[in-house]
Amino acid sequence: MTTYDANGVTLERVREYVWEIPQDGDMRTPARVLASESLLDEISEDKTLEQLTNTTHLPGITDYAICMPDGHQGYGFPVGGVGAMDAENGCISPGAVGYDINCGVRMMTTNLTYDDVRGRERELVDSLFANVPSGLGGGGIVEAGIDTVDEILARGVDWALENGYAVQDDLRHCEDEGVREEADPAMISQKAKDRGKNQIGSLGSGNHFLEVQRVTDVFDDEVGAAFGLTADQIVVLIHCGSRGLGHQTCNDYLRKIEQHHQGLLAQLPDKELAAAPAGSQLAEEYYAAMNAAINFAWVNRQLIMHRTREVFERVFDRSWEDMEMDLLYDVAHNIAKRETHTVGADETERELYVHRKGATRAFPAGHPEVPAAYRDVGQPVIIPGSMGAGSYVLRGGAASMDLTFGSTAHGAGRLMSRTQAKNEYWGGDVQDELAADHQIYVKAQSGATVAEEAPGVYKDVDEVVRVSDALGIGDRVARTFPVCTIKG
DNA sequence: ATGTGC
Repeated sequence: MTTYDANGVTLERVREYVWEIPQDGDMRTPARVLASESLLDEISEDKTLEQLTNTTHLPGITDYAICMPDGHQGYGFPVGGVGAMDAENGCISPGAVGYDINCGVRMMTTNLTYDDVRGRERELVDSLFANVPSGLGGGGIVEAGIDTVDEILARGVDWALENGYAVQDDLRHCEDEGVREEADPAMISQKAKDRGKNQIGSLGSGNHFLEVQRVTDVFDDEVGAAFGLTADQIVVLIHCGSRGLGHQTCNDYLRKIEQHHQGLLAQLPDKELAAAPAGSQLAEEYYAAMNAAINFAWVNRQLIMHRTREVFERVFDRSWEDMEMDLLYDVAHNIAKRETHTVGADETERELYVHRKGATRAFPAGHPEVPAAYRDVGQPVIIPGSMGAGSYVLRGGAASMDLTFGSTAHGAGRLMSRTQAKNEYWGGDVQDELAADHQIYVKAQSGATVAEEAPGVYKDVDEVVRVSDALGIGDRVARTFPVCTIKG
């Protein structure tokens, strides 16, 4: 048997790109890493594998804990991790969702081509930067009171539709149609709402961005056509989450769960994995709060897209409908959801809390939750790369339900810490280099953020996507390359 | 990720 030794953790090769950490000691299941050897070399360098093994101690974890090819160390649970816990006898864990609840990406297509934008990148990037709030502070697109926040938390993109910030197709082309019905705004603290009320429609900081891109490759013509993607086309990618509201919510429930479920916590190898037993009051409350924060993040991305349409209207002097600025799809990559999956050798149906932290839902063709427009080809999956590397559109692959609870990777995945990145790079140099070498125009609130997000601090997104495609969990459809970017 | 810290 082929094995891989990563500082004391031995992985057994199940087959190409599938590695297993066998069940041992108090582990409830084995763990699996989906990666090529070169990605495994990178994944082995931080605490990812130790954290992944720790997650198999969580009650009700089913089949195995999974690390995606872009996995790296996170708070308790690896980023790029998938854990499916039994919804009756298992648990739900805020650390397995992530601090930025419903961090995610949406891609908007257009009928513009690269030639339409060439030479006007500066004008476009300046106008986007001036009109889309970014960075820490700076307010949001909608300044609202707590009543409005409550409505957004309860209704998601449906609120945006009613208030003129969305059209019906925007909802159809969003995971869960832009609303989690099980949301309860009463489960979100006043403090979280206060933090959120001035951030409705804002990018935030860190790896969040808005990028105008051009399609460089369409690998699958049939699926590309179904998604409305053609070579040289201009598209817009928006990557952000639930801002301070989601962060505060994660923090609030971590503290509550640590206090109320100390017995369970004592059984876990890492305090950061604090979990509420399925069926407990806190499990229900966290789930209702998380769903509300998910709705908030969807409205956030919707408002940014709405504002982007307005900016394009001014810059190109045409209506957004005329430029066919339609939402291709919006996918979350930091969520948990109650889903029914067929598990085990006896193929029983089980209700599970599927935690996807830095992992994207990737449902295959025919799945009832794939929007009608894409049902014959599979759910669109959007994988943002780093600033200099472009991004990918995939479609949910035929093997995803068997291998990964219907999931794939979410991005390139960090290679080094933010602090390390700031020692290696200087923001201004990174911007100059991107402009000189690739005609990519980056405008950011903070030079430090640019340094933290320099292309060199990320893994190779091509390799991440190659593994996803080879495993059949998310198949390559198209690749894009940046034209101009705004950041926090 | 984050008014970047019990």
